[in-house]
Amino acid sequence: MDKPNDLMDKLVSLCKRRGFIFQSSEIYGGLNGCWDYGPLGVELKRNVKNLWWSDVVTSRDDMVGLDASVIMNPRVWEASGHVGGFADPMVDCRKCKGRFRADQLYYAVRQGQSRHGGTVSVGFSAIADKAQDALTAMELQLKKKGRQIREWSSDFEPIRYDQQQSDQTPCPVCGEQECLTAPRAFNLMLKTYMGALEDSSSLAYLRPETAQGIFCNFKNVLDTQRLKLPFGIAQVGKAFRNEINPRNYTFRSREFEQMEIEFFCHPSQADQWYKYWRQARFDWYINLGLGSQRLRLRDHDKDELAHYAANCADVEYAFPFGVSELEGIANRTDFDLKQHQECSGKDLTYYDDQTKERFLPYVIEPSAGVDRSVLAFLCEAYTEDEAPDDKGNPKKRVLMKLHPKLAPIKAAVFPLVKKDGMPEVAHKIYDDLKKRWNVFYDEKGAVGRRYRRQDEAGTPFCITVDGQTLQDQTVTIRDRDSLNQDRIGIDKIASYLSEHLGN
RNA sequence: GCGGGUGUAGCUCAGUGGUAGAGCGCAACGUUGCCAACGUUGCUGUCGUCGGUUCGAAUCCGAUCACCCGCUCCA
Repeated sequence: MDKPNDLMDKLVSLCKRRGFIFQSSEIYGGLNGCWDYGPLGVELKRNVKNLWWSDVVTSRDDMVGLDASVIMNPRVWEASGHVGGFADPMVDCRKCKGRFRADQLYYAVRQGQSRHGGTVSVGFSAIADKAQDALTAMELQLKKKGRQIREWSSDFEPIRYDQQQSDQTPCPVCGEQECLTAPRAFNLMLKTYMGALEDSSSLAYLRPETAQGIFCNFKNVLDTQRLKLPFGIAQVGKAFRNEINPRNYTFRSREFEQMEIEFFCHPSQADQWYKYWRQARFDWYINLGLGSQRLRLRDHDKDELAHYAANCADVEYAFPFGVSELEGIANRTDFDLKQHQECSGKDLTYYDDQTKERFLPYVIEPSAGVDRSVLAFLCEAYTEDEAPDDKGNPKKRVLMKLHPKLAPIKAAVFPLVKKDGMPEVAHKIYDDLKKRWNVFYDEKGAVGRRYRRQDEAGTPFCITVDGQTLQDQTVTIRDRDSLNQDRIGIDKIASYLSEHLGN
């Protein structure tokens, strides 16, 4: 069994070697948190996005698509809460290197008479969600320090560190005085400037999520598409976040791609639709080959829920580096539409002609990370097994067991040898298949080597033209995973692939 | 952001101050003819980057960038 990191190292190496994923701007030393998809990677990623689109948009009659701009009016991000809420000011301890959210760090200073008669002031600190919890924690501390204090002279009121700092605030972990930094904002939105002048009036943001483009177009879609509730709007697109610490290959990138659905429904139906999407999205990954042992659906605890969510579940995958989120499905209630209605001053309510009811729809949001899905599919696909070499001795083989629907190359066509008219026949087959699928032609070197190369690319089928082909117009089709070969007529190749690829 | 590690060919890595290497891969030709075959030939490098020490730096020092691990963080 590989150590977790071994598997990631091998996968990273294979992805580079075969052209799935490269580091961004590699010749300049790379760029933290940014990655490029190579010729095979872009096919895989497009397959993921196209399958998602056809499964949640074009094959349904209650879904439509959208492609909103990356840069939106900055007021959008005030309404969504990203300008204020996306930035959590952090406080660092210079001594013990601890880091705390400033809004969770409370402090209090209290005067007291010491046993020797002098007046002392003692600082307290605690990490807590509420001032009351901080007070409780500080009173415990007070009892310990109280031994040297004869009498406390003032009241005790915890103050949030981000509202008023004090040098007397000790570090809540190591207790050291005068070691905390001022709260520093980590704004997770990338800024840019629209127009030639770089001043505050031209400040704009690269969207941190695609969702707001959907909410802002809710009324447009409703007014133009003759839709009735419940219905959803789907969007695939790039989003940007200043992640404090990009890590784990493409998993936490600063530029990434999302696949998001906002499904609008009557508030009374929200829970039912939440449960529907929660299951539907989980099943989607399983059907594309993510093993159910490594995939899990985790419901958030009530105290874990964001302020806007009534319910939330994460689709999580057990990556080699840990269990991490691929997609979150949330019941966002009417929070977003309400915010935009207030901030824009535009009516975003829905009127139901039959019930004569006017209301703000509730929203179920299945929000998935494209790059995270791709990485999970790659991790799941990486396989080492043994296959016999030309002398029948078992040899290590590396293959990517990608689901055929995801495989960048659907089939490779080879002449067994580069002579006797085999290349011509093989190339004709290749030309025909290319009209319908992404297929690959290779006539160089030993056929075994060509098979193995396709194994690493995740190509599910290899079609080989041999001496017998020239006699009876049949070819062999080799299965990537089992190594089994079927012999079929050239005229049956397309239907064979169609059946086994599922399209 | 903190601490530790790593950075040399497409990949994996050797190379502790004196002419940049190996295996695999890749390309060409020939042989072979169904699973990384054999032979011959060939290609591949700002030794991550910048600066310093030195007669001389892949090697020593400093800075910086990137990746990995552990903390931290992840509306």
